[in-house]
Formats: sequence, C-alpha cells, structure tokens
Amino acid sequence: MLKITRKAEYALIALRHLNGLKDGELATVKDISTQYEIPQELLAKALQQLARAKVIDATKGPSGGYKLVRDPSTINMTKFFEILEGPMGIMDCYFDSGCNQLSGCNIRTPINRINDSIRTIFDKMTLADITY
Amino acid sequence: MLKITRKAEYALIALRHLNGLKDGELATVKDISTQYEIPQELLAKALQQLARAKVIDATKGPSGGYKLVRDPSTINMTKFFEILEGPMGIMDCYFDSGCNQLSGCNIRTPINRINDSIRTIFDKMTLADITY
DNA sequence: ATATACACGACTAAATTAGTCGTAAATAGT
DNA sequence: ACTATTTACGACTAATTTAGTCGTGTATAT
Repeated sequence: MLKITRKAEYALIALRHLNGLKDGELATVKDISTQYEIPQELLAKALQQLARAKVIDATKGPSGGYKLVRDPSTINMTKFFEILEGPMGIMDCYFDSGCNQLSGCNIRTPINRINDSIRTIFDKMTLADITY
Repeated sequence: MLKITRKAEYALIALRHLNGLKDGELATVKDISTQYEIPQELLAKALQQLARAKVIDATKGPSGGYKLVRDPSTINMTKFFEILEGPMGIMDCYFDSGCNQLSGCNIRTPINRINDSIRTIFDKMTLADITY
C-alpha cells in the first residue's frame, strides 16, 4: 500500500543521476535508461513531464539531453510527485469534493490529519536530500 | 498517488463506528453497510480480515455482529493497514528483496528514509485518534 | 427447524499503471 | 540540403491491481 508508481520511481533515479552531472554536462534518456535498465519510452515520458514543469531543461538534437534547471534544494518532493502523479492524498476526498457519503462520513477529520502529516514529510524533503 | 484502498477506507469507517458503540452492543455488516452506503460484501471481507487478526470480535448467529476487541489506543494504523493491504512501503524494495537493478539503484537510501518517516506517522496514530 | 449473521474462496468487472509505437519537430554536423 | 540524433507527444495495448459479486458453508439464538 501507499506505493508510488514506477514512472515516479524511474524519474527519481533519473533526477538523482542528473544531479550528479558535472557543470554543462547533459544526459540523454537513452543514457539513463540503459544505465539503470529502465524502459526507455516510459522514462522519456516522465522526463518530458518534468521538462514541461521546468524542473529539468531539455536540449534537442545531437549532443542534446537533459539537465537540472535549478538548485536541487528548491525542488521539493511534493511538487515532484504531483507533477508525475497528480494530487497527493490517501483518499480522494482530500482534493475531490464530490463524495457521495450521504449519511455523513465519520473519518474525514482524522484522514485529513494523516494527509497533512504525509504532505509535510514530502514538503520538507527536496531533491537535494535525494542526493544522499 | 499514495492512496489507500477503498477496502481500507470502508474498514476505517466501520472501526470508527464500532468504536462508538455502547458497552456490550454489536453492529452487523448489514447495519454498517446500510448506514454508510458501503458495498456489503466488500465491507464483510474487510471485517473478516480484522476479525482474523483479532482487532475486532465476531459473534455469529442472530443478534450477532462485531465489536472492538480491545482498547482502541492499542491498535495503531500501521497494523491496521498492513492487515488489510499488506506491507506498507512506497516502493517494493522496502520489503521485497528481489530487485533487478543490476547497475545499482541510486535512490534506495532516500527512499528508505521517506518510508520510515511515513511509517512513523502511522505507528504513532492509533484507532483512538480516529475517534476525534 | 429456521432465520440470521459471520467465514471464505472463486469469480468478474472496472480502473489504474506499465509499457509500446508512430510520428513530428528541433538541431548539430557534414 | 541531408542525415542522424534527440526531445515531444498522443494513441494504443498489455499487465496488474482494486472493486465488487456470488455461492456455499458454519455457528447460533429463538
């Protein structure tokens, strides 16, 4: 339970890899997918999402690739996961208002407390923390 | 992402309900599934799992039903979720040893840290906290 | 006896996740 | 200009997981 998707897992591995590059160096999807034995197309999608969200920077063409766009300590895990997997919450009612519990849900309050605690963990953790 | 299953959600609602019963009172699956509009058979399964794990106590026959078996503050959320959904971890490698990352996974350490943080939250939260 | 309620495995359906494919667009090198 | 490389992206299929149903059995209060 409470698992993240493989796509997010692959993206984390990739980010960690990008984070280790020397200044000016780029890594291609192929590089990364080969090195860590990750399905190339799936990783490609994840990195495209991160590029769209300006977490990483893409350069097209030969000798192109990806690099981190800013200081890793400014990218927290909540943002990262929500880019790839959408809103974070252990139950839909945390962000989805349309709940059909007519007779009144008796657990919303404690659920929200759990959610907030988890969010806090991810908020406080940045990509820099993934480095080690 | 990071969602719990509906089964667990239903079970939480039921436990919260059982927790509100008067001394000696029982609630049936039918009672609960009707009151909260939960699919009866699915809830039944969840409660059977909890009964097997001795979190709740089942009485068969007419005027039978379920009740909490011990002080709600002794049942923490980690136990509860693991009964219903198996081991808790954001990635399988947390409890599953067979990981095929030949070239070396670069994120295991931080992943484990995240896992531990989440577990801590659930460890510290008991059924009593769900009451309010 | 009978009706009620839990126990449990097998099954189907729905939803989500994982992974693939085809095509387009940018660009560096020649 | 042409070609090889690399990102971009939507459509698609396959696999897995979750949700929900059904049939049958067992205990038990009345």
